[in-house]
Amino acid sequence: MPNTADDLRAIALAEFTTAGYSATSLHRIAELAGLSKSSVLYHYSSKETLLEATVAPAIDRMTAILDELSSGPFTPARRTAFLEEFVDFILQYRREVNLFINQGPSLIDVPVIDRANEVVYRLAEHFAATTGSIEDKMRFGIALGGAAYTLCSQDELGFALPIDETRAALVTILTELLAPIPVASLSNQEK
Amino acid sequence: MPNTADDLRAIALAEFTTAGYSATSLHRIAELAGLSKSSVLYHYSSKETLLEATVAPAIDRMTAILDELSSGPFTPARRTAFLEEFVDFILQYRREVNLFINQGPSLIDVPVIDRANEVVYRLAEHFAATTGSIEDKMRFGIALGGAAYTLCSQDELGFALPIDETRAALVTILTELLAPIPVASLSNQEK
DNA sequence: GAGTAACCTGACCGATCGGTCAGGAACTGT
DNA sequence: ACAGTTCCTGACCGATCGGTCAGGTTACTC
Repeated sequence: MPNTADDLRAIALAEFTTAGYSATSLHRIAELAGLSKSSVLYHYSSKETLLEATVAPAIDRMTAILDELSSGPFTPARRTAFLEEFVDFILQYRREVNLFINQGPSLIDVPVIDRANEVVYRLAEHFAATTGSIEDKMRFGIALGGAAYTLCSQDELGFALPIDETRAALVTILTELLAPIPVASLSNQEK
Repeated sequence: MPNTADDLRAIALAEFTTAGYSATSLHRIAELAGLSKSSVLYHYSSKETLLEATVAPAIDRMTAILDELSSGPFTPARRTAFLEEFVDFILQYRREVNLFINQGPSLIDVPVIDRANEVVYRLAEHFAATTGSIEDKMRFGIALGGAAYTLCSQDELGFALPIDETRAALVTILTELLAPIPVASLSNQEK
């Protein structure tokens, strides 16, 4: 039985990702929830507080994954397990990730966005995207931004692909994108 | 000698992509241009008109590329040439593409966005992303959304990677992402 | 000098924004 | 019956939004 505060959080998340944070009014959120604007401000003291509550669960989850990952050696086996964990994470929290990816730069001085930036930095470290070549950095960026975009554009366009197939495809593509490249696929380019 | 109207267009593009369309006020654009808000509305009769002028060049360019491509057979050689053309396009118009990718859903009933959607659909056809498997659709989405995100996050974070290396890396990654994979998933090659 | 077109401006408008506040309604425990 | 807490509301506030309008300034033409 979800309470009103959770309803508002879910509605806000959907509106923030589709219409944009600044384009979403508290009146609009209240309308979708069947409440008045004052009621929204009763549950969340400000629009920014509502934003914080909206993205915080995703950040907490990713932080937990990274913490658990840092507790041991980064073997190839754990790497592939981590990639699947990451896929499941981004499937569950695609809207939150998309919100951060696309609107993060415009939401500076919001504390929760700083936390999100930190998490993304830690995530990038595990894919050598902070120390590696330009191509490695771009592979990480394309995987992160591309996955968030692809998954959310499905929602926005109204249709939904079957989750199990989506998950399998995502694992395949991200593995190909992020795995340490075997010598074979470097063959075609110059230098 | 750049035109005042062109200045405004460039300023608007930068602000629309970083801060978001609805979060960018005409006053802000005027301030950055050293003009008054009334002057902005002299050159562009409305905020929406300014948006149209901002994204139109990118759409025109991509339309031209697609038209020229449709005029002949889609041989493998032309396919790779087209991919490089696409990379050059997205490098030049990364802000416009990012604007459409991220804020397009919130800008419905703006005519220029409809044109952009049409262009993206035509683009998707060339990568079998409208007829292919779920994985093919996702490959296209990840390539498009990921490239736009990665290139624009560079600008937003203030640093700029060397363009020639960026271009080479982008060609490599997108080829790997979008090219029909030899053995693994060649289900949709002929048909 | 008169006319005119391009460019720019401040004052102003109605609408909407996020947020405050006093208080009503319903449910508790006593 | 009483008081307290929770939840919700409309009225209201100052600020800002996109946009209109009348008019000022420059420069070029006749």
